Amino acid sequence: MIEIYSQEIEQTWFCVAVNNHCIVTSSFAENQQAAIYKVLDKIPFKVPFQIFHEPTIQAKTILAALKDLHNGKTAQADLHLVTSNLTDYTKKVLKATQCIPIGYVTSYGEIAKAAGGGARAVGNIMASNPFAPIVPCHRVVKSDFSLGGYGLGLKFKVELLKKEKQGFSCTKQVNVDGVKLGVFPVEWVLRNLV
DNA sequence: TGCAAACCATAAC
DNA sequence: GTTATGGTTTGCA
Repeated sequence: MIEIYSQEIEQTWFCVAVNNHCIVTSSFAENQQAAIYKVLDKIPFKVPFQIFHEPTIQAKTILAALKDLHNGKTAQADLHLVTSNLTDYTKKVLKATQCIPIGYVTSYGEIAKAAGGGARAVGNIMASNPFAPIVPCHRVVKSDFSLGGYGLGLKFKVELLKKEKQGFSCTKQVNVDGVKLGVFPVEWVLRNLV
């Protein structure tokens, strides 16, 4: 049985679907209905689910963690993600995306180099990212540092990136399964916005 | 700049 | 199987 919880925190609605204490999918939106809808859209077909109006203590912990991530902070709670229904390739791409540090961004092409496949394939996976904002797909932009797209609305993407601004000015490399992933200061993206 | 062609995993037929 | 579809990229005029 999948349990679905939602809660409004600081004018944003967060929603999560959990099964056996593990996160099946998560999302956020401007209102409750939209947030729940996004989650319903991604839970596996044929699995029974129930929507709860009051989050349990455990659910509140997860929802609070989502809010922290949304605010550009590191999540305190341990978040266990259910990835068994995803393809190996999708898992690889999501994992690489999770390696992007706060305050930095990378491009679809860079992820493709680190996880294999091509840039468009990466974009497809971002577009259907089941774990927003746990997997920071908003930190992935086009190679010319323009925004690219965002499933939950470009407005959110910009807001999230602004909150994550750390004042970095140099590129950096992080390790993803032994291969290097180049990342760039989020300022490089914000600078190009009108 | 702007456009066309290559790109590559999924989902939908 | 095969085709259509992107949150892309790159090269060339």
